[in-house]
Amino acid sequence: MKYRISANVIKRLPRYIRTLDSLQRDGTEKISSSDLSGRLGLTASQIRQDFNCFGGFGHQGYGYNVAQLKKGIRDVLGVEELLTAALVGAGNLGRALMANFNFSECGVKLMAAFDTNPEKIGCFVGGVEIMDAAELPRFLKDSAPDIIILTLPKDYADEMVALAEKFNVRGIWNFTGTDIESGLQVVEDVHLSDSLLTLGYYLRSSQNDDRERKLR
Amino acid sequence: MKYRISANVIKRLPRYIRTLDSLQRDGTEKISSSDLSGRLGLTASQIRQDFNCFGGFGHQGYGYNVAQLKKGIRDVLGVEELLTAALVGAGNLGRALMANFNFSECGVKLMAAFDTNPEKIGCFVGGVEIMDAAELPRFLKDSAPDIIILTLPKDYADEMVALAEKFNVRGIWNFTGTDIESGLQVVEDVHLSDSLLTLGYYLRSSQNDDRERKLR
DNA sequence: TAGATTGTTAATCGATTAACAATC
DNA sequence: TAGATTGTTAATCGATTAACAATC
Repeated sequence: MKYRISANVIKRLPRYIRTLDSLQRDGTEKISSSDLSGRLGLTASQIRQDFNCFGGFGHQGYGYNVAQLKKGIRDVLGVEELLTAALVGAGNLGRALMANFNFSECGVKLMAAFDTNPEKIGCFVGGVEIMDAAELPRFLKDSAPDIIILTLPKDYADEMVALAEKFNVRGIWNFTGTDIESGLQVVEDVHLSDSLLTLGYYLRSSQNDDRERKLR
Repeated sequence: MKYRISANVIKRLPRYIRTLDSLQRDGTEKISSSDLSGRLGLTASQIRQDFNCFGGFGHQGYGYNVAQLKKGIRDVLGVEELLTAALVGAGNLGRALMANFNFSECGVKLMAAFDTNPEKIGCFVGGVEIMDAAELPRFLKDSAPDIIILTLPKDYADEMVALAEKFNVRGIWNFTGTDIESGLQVVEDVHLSDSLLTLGYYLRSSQNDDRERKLR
């Protein structure tokens, strides 16, 4: 495996896996970089470069074996090396993740969820128990999850980051909408507003393009 | 305004806005590119380049006026130009958005939600009514929203894209987890699994770094 | 005025694309 | 063998960084 895989490449890997998944479902056994190019809107050259960051999975004159390539990429991401997670905040968003999100597909096991609402405590969603938030510190100490998932209101974000730090939880999947600064931890901020703002930008500018086109 | 603002710059704009928001809350009136640099982990040079893609909001020897800069960036994104949206699928995720997501902050008005579940139809969440999914075509025709938000199971994604196309809905905010291919529409795919996979990658590789460090 | 900080040009760096020899 | 397609090197392109004159 090469020295440092650039962040750009890493971000493309999940998309490759999705495409390979769907090829596999269709029963396709092999695929060439130029076929993939068509499906993904990337150049064949870039795809080959990407795949070559981590060992040659291709066969010259043949292409790539779908199953083998997918396994290779999953290995780079380390999906087989299971990580554990605890979710904090079993509101709509938290329960949406518990009920519908495919954690195991991402190499993560969701062990428990936590909330302060007595009506929720003890309930199971998606096979995962909602426990009393008061139990969270003990849980972090005893079970030492790798990841804490923050699906609670943003006001609690800092407190949770401090707690995670205290119990040496290294990963934070942050849905609170704030940016978490932490040199010690690995943080993924999920900013849904970024996504909608970006959509809005391209939508508005394409509308303007349309208008301009009509004016010509 | 410059000709084409690169996608890289566009993706940084929401983050600038968030930072400026928090500065504003703290009562900070002016900020220099090097101060921002510290907060954002970008170089001052890059920040100045970014801001200069769309007119000079800065004042030499002084810095940037926070309110003015924020307004400038919001204008680039076009947030004041309100877009309308309809949400399809009022499950946990859909309701999470309805109840907690700040649409107006993104320049979007959520007009209605749709679901097939009779128990949900007629309910209001976050001030928005859940209507019968059977009414969706009529709604799209009569109200012509700019955006359709897909928070339903992925099996329905294609159907909804076709419907949107038919009624000329130009924007799709897609939470189904599939990649939507549509030359005609502006699509934002929200792939939560990409985010978790990326987190997992960096977490695993930082753990390996730790191990290596210990071995030395 | 002196100091600060922008706007902008030039230099560097990295990522993408093109080209082609290697080889299945 | 001939055709296809990879792996990889070289060329191009774009984005980031550095530098500094302009100017508040």
